[in-house]
Amino acid sequence: MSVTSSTALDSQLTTTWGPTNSYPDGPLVMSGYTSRLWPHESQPQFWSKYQVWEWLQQVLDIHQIDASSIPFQNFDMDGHQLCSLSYQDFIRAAGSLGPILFHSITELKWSGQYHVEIGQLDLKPELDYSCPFPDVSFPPGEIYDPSLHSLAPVASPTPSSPDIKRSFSRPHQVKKHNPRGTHLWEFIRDILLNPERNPGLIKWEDRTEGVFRFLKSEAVAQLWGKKKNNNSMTYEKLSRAMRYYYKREILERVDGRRLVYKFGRNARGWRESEK
DNA sequence: AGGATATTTCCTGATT
DNA sequence: CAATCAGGAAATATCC
Repeated sequence: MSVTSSTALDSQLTTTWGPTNSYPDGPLVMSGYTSRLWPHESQPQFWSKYQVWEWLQQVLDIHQIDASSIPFQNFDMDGHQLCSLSYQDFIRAAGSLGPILFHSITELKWSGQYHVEIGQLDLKPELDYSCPFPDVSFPPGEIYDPSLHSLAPVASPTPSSPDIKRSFSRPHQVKKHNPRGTHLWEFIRDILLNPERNPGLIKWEDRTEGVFRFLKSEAVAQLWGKKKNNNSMTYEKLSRAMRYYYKREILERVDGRRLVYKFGRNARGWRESEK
């Protein structure tokens, strides 16, 4: 397990990751975090609420399940609590997705080292979970506080074993046709919903109304591009995609204010209470 | 294989 | 002036 990548952070901090694909394919995957992980961070029972949240995101992502299809508030707990849930608890908390989550956490509980050598579940090697939203556009010098990393290390826990994938009863209706995972609006929403990982990229203007504003438009575009394995993404292009959402009412128009958008009636999972 | 969906890419023109 | 906003058109990438 070439935990190498030591300098992954450095490169991320600088600006790099965008250019050439930092994600060829193959085992590589696990990034620099691995080496920075504290033993606790690799053991679910010691996870913070945030890490639990992150684990959820990863499992959903790997299974290409829409993030809005699970009641996140049911998992507003730390790792200790999470680990004490029974299979039935998972069913109650996540319905048909319960088995998947249960299996994942069970695996993790049994292997505090899951993050090592997992690089090749037959899943795409595209997991960029380990990226704590490096802020690309930052001009050299003003990188985002490295201390943030200590908050979101976990990252690498690529939900363990390959068999997790399909082993359990395949809940039906679990995923639709996504042009490669998450939709743009969901990607944006998730950044918004995860302040710890949002080093000033996007900010809520009006939380209850669903109004938000891009603070670092190009950085967000770079991140989006990274997720789509497209290093030439720009805000110009990303915004075109955003504008298409108006018609579908996933976004509502907010004119006059530059870089400001608002979630529409067809955007789900962004409200504090909802879902 | 082919259509549908969701962007991505490009572009011209208007605003801020 | 540079950055955005607006959309139309056409090209792509995935999905099913």
